[in-house]
Amino acid sequence: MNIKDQNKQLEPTKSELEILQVLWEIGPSTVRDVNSELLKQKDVNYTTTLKLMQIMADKGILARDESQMKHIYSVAEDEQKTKAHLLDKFVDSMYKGSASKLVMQLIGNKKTSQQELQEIKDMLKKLEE
Amino acid sequence: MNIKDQNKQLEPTKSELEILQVLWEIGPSTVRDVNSELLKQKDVNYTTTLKLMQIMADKGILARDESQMKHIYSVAEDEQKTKAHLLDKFVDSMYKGSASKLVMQLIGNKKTSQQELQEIKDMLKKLEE
DNA sequence: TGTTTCGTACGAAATTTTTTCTACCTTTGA
DNA sequence: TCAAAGGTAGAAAAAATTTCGTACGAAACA
Repeated sequence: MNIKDQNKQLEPTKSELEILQVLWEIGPSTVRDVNSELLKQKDVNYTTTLKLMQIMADKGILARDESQMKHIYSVAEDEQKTKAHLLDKFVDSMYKGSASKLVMQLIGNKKTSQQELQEIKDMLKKLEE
Repeated sequence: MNIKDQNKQLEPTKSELEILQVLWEIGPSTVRDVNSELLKQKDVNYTTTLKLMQIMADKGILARDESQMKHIYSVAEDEQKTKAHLLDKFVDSMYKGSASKLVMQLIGNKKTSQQELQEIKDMLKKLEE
């Protein structure tokens, strides 16, 4: 396996990302639990979610505890590590790697609330100390 | 066309995004120009790029000037608007809509340079005034 | 015990995205 | 004028992703 292929493991597809998000949210779970969460957002069959999670387990994105009949799936990679990687990719492709450009856009965005802005400032202030 | 479908126009696929990036970079161009740029990053046939850009024109992502034989393609939506939309989606899905969480991750990321950080700070300082 | 419910596995179908092939038109220049 | 180079279009193939149908085993329980 070459380096490029290794990276691929870290790049979930759209639906895979949805499942990751659920698992990050509710922690290690059965397929049914994940599917119930997904149903809140969209229409999806149990077997579809099952299949997807099986594929993700095959790829190594998820780990699976098969000791019980109800298999328990959990995220294999560290959440922060995965998110950092995806953020990196995003900054690279959208802002040519410039984090400040991204933040500038964030600030210009009407949807970013005053409170969020304040938190960002506080955070940077703390960083100075 | 319902609202959901309208949104879809704003959500380019992976390869479509690559083309948008090139067009944002070099401005309105022919297919050959775009393809030449893409070739710097990856192996891709001329007709593949052509087809993709045709599809994007059909979808309304790109506009096309056909008055010459060499058609000139340009991005239909405003660059900032599109980027803002994609950033929004990213923040929503990865950080539950919390911009400050994203910035926190950015700061914690080793790849974010001191210079970038300084620029972010400066920007926020200016905003205060 | 039997039957209903809930679980996984597997294969394949459907859909979406990406790539290629081929036909044909226009321009250029020997 | 005609061949070569460079352009578009459309159909179709290929690849990747997502969804679904069916089989079958285990558990629950009347």
